Amino acid sequence: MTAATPKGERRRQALVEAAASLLADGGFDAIRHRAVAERAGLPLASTTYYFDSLDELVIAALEFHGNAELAYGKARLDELDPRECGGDAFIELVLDLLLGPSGERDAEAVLLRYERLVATGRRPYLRPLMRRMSGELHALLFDIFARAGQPVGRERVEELIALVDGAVVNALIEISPDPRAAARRMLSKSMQPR
Amino acid sequence: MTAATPKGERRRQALVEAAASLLADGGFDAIRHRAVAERAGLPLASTTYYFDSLDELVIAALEFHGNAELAYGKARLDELDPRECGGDAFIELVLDLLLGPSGERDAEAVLLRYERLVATGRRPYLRPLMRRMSGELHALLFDIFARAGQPVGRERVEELIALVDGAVVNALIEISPDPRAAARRMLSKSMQPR
DNA sequence: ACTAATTTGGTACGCTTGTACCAGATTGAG
DNA sequence: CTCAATCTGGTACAAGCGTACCAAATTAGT
Repeated sequence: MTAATPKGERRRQALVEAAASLLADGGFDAIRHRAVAERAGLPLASTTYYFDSLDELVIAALEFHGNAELAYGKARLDELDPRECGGDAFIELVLDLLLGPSGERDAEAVLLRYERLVATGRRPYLRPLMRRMSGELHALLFDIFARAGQPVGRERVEELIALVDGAVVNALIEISPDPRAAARRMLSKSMQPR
Repeated sequence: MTAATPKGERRRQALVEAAASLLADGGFDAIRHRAVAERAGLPLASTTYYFDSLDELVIAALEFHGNAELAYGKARLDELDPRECGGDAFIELVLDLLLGPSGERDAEAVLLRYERLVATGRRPYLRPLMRRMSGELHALLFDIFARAGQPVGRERVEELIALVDGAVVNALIEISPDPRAAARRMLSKSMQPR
């Protein structure tokens, strides 16, 4: 259900943000009515009042999270200076778009990006949303390459994304996973073979 | 706990197989004491008797499933006829090794192979097992390339695997996912670029 | 200000879960 | 055969879950 009053809308939004935060911390299974309500500082019943089912809450959380990522990507595109797109810097930029900005809790943040791809396999209701976000990310990357003076075809974009994604999922099983480093290796090899 | 009597060992094995079958059907979350016991035709308490915790049961199921896959791969390697390794046939062979033999319920079977990679991200206790199985798979693929008269370096094997894996996880969000086709496209392009 | 719509929040229900318990049956060793 | 070790299987429990309910409080429209 959608809120009809401003305060209600704020409350609803608080629930979405709490759910998104739980999603980032513990994955899809961490989004539960009680946990969301507690993190938002609201009573349990507010979650069922504003969302017809838990799935709706999951979708809203995923959308919130994804939109934040896309906004970050667009900001990076806007501030892009074509003169500062040397090989390594550009690779880091691509990694930032695909895996999020580099940080200490790298592996954990990256994990969610792949959990949702795989989770979509068993949750068809996530597909429309995931397709939209995935499409926007591809377009963003396409633009980034063009803006950086290294225009590539859409197929090449897909190939590079697959390369990064494959490197990441295979890196997740290491004792102390460093998916970003694995992706960087693959990207470097594929983008500067000579 | 490990069984001490032959009949006990058979029972334990039946539980492992039941758990593996549930894993294939519904993913990790489908492995639950009651479900495993029911599928094995055994009482609930047998699951806690032979396995100290649910995690142990999950590990055993994953190992059983993975070993079956590796055995299939080794069989394919043994029966490999180097003369029948034309481009397309060879690509299908590689896909069979990485995604399992082609079938109707393709997407579902493939899904599990990637769920476990990602699941390992939040279940560190799966890492040793996953690393061993992943290593064996890489070695298997390395041998396959050599036997087929197309020897490649270990790095190239990793690259091709990443390409396939990335193609698959990105295909999972399609309305009617066909991860094998997506992987095939990527492989074809990368293996016969001219 | 008054009434109807919306929101609130406490509570409860029915279900499933992992795990523990234990009296009795079965098995293997001497 | 005997007896201790192993196994069996029915039952119970506390915790967590999604969801429903509803009287009271708040807000919006007139």
